[in-house]
Amino acid sequence: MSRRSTKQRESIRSVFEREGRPLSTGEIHELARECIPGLGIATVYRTVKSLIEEGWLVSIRVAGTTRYERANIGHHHHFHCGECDRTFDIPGCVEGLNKLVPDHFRLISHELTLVGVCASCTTSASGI
Amino acid sequence: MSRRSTKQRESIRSVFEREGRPLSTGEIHELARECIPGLGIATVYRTVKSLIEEGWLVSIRVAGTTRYERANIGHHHHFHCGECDRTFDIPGCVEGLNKLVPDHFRLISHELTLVGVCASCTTSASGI
DNA sequence: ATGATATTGATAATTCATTATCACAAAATT
DNA sequence: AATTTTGTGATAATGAATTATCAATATCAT
Repeated sequence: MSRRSTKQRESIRSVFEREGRPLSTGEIHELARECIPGLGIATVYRTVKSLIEEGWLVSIRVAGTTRYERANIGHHHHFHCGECDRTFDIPGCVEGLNKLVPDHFRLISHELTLVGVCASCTTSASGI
Repeated sequence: MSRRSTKQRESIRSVFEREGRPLSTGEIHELARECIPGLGIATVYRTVKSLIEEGWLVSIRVAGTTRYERANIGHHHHFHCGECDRTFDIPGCVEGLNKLVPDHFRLISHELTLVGVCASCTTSASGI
């Protein structure tokens, strides 16, 4: 189970650190290719899987696609931009959740996704 | 584009009216088979597609699977039971959403999913 | 009831995301 | 530096969900 340090692996790690938001395999591939042009998609999948086993990433689903984000960021929710299809983490939570729970239902967790337009898409009409 | 009234189609419609909750293609198939044992899965997909075009159903994604629900039920959210894997509609909404929106982001809509255990699974430990 | 045509059921085909394979390259160990 | 072993990239294979195909059947207008 020894894990070697390769430039592919470190480059994928740094993509997450640089972006600070959930990324799909496609986004990871695209962003990490900026440093390592030859990076293969299989390596992205393998590395993501390994970073999950390692406890460094977790997988989430937002807007119909699987994305991965850092595992250590605590309770938060997501904002999904319909223009650029990027997902962002947002801190904080809402009130009044318990009022929504039907009688005799037991609430364990919840997921909230805000949908709209992100800051960069709002200003530069073209997006990103 | 004339639409014929078949027992398959009506049976799928009545399954939604009877259950009153979002249903996956698997659930539709299973439930409608109670009336029409020979119902094929292709007919489920075809009919769902047609009911969506007709504006009678909309598709949603909850807990990783696509489900369909009546189109006319207004703003609401979902409760997903982790025991029986069923999804329920819940009326009402939460407060404090605007506080979560980052600066210069524009909020258009939101989706909230409560996850837990439904009433029937809470009482009959076996679920359903 | 008859004919025209939409619908059905079984299943093959497609799509898309993910995983397996394998020869070669890169790390770690010696 | 040589050896061992893991990681990589290209691509084939897989799996799951959905759609297309087509002969047989059911519906509707006449």
